[in-house]
Amino acid sequence: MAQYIFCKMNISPLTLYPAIAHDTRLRCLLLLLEHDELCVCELTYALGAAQPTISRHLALLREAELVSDRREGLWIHYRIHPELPAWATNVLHETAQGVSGMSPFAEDLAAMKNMPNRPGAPRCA
Amino acid sequence: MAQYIFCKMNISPLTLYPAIAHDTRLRCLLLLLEHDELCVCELTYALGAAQPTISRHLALLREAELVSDRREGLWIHYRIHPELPAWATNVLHETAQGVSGMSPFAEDLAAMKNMPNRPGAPRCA
DNA sequence: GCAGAATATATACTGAGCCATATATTACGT
DNA sequence: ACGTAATATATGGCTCAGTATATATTCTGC
Repeated sequence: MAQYIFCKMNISPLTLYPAIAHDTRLRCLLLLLEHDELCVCELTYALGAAQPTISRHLALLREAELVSDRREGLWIHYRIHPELPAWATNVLHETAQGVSGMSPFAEDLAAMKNMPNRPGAPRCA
Repeated sequence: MAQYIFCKMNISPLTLYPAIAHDTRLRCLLLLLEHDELCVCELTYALGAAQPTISRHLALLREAELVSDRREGLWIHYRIHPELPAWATNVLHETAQGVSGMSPFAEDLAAMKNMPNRPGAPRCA
């Protein structure tokens, strides 16, 4: 029979909210909302955190299925999980709007734009 | 001069999300979204938790300014804070929609409707 | 109208478990 | 070998539930 190709996953708020209750993880997700794909070193640069710290938090987000990853040579690119249900992505967009211009989220976006030697393709100039 | 009477407060996602990252607190808030005012004993009944537990979580929500309280005799009625910014209430509504019919949230709503001897006025029959 | 009981809610204290950070090390890909 | 990323380990801090207790308001009998 007909299948739902784009079947959404079923995520609980008690998966989503503990994940985005942490500074580092929320900042990563909000960056991923703007630049649809980012690698670990870009997130490390933008947030000014240690690489193992970012890596560990990304692992948590991956286990919660909030992000998906894709390896390309040395780099591992993360993105918001494409099958995240609508209510969850709406929550993220509401959040992005709620914090627009606020610290440290605005600075993160600026830092990402100003990053020298962005790896991979020049996705966003 | 003209004043903004309904000036919204300025809440950070790092206040909101840790607060709703806990089962008990999220369940309380989602109940408050449906019944705009509830007292401690009603929430205690609906969630089937111990009274000090509910009270302590409500205190956290109050300190985070996610709820406001109003005393009426013996009862203290809680409601979603009326000045919560739009993005935050939108997040709550998105969540309510995302979990509609799911456990334990659906059961909480049912339990509240079936509670015998609801205190205060018969607000919702 | 006051003393004491009853009810509704809040707080203090404890111990257990979980989570974050830092550091060091390992694995993977060129 | 070098750059990128993940994992291992140890330590410190935070959060939670449970218990006991405190406070506030109302009710009752006198």
